[in-house]
Amino acid sequence: MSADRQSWKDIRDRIRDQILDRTYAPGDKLPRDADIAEQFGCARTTVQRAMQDLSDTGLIERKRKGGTHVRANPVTRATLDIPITRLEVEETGAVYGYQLIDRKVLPTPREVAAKFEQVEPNSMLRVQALHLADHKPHILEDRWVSIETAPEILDVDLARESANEWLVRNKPYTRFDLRIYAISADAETARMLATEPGSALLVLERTTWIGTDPITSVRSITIPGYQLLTKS
Amino acid sequence: MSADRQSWKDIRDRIRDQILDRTYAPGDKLPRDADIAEQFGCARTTVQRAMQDLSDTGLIERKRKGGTHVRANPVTRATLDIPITRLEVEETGAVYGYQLIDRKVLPTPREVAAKFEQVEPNSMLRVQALHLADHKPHILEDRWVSIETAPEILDVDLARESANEWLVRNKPYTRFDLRIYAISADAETARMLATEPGSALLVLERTTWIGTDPITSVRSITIPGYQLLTKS
DNA sequence: CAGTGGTCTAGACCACAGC
DNA sequence: CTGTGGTCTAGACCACTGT
Repeated sequence: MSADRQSWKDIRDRIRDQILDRTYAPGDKLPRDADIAEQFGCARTTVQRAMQDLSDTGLIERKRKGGTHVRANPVTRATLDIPITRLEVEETGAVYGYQLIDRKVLPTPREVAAKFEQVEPNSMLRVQALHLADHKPHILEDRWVSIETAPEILDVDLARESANEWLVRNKPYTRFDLRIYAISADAETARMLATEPGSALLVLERTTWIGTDPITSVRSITIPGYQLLTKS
Repeated sequence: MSADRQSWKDIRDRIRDQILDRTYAPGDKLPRDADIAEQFGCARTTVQRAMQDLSDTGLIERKRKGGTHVRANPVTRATLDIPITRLEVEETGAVYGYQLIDRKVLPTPREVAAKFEQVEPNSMLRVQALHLADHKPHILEDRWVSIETAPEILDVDLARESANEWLVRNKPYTRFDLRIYAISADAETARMLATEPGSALLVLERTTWIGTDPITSVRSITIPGYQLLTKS
């Protein structure tokens, strides 16, 4: 009956098993952490750690005073890693390439300003660029950068270094927003991505802030067949 | 000099600030947890908790013996919540509806078997269904369920309860795989989603296992304009 | 082999939310 | 007001991995 040293993952798995085998069914209340700790012969901190993990992955819900419940309507919670485009390309073994298409300071269009809630930058730098994999188009990037938050961007030679890389290394964000959808390629987009007009393309739209200051909003249009995968 | 009680979030923010202001630049090594704890006048456990969070969000990288480094190439790490389709629809205030299109036991096609690595089910239940929002098509679901892992599915009245809901409540998974991409609607798909052939559609493909046993693989085709958003 | 992050324990106090 | 989860502390040991 001597309790071996148990890791929080052991505890987590044992609790999860009890949920899977319906010892605790969806909607049921689980015992207090303290009682579970006693039952398993470990410290309450260890149970807390296990519960935190189950809560993070969406299997249970915890409330102070309310206790811990098995979620009645579990969600699928997935983590997406979006690397710098260059690294994403290089990881597949392909040769990365980059072309600046256009670079212009412009007044902020309304639809771009709208993405930055609250603070709306007056004029921004618009950068259009193409990322290549093995000399073929890979991602078409349409980016707006706040000149007020990142004035240094004006001095960067964007023909050599992509705004993507410069920003990620020099303007870390504290908050971001990601939106994923599909579009049908128009003639211009199709031409730049070397594909057919009407092709279905996956689009990633990201907006980033540092504190409440807007940094950048970018629309990345991928080539046909592009897939996003969840990490492990 | 009396150090006030500090929460791990305070510590996390202070460390993050030091990274943002370049006290520690990308690639730099941070001091050992113990030293940071001393510097901030808190327990090492608290620093550990703060570091764990920064590591989770992709800002730093930690290695035993190797120490803690600011990531040279930060990734954007986003969390996606994918709820049960009915709840997703109801949350927008729309009326949820559901139609079973077809239900058939079939030998597992090769492309479906391939999604379940290792264990490949022999015959599966194929369920095609349509989820409606305000009586209009919303998501078209093409699902394969393992009869070996979830034989009870054969007795479920799938005309009344969607396989989506039944599975989520009765066959929780321990592992899953998610893939997101865009397709162009073919004639049949367009007809069922009441849209034009050639429309760009976002597709979510999910495969789930319980342990190493395959449960289901589903392809959810969304209507034009559908968007995935990151949580908070 | 030794340094650094990862985890466990026991006990205490805090903070939020139901009662 | 009181119960329950959330966190902090101090100290100890473990486990991975670079040297």
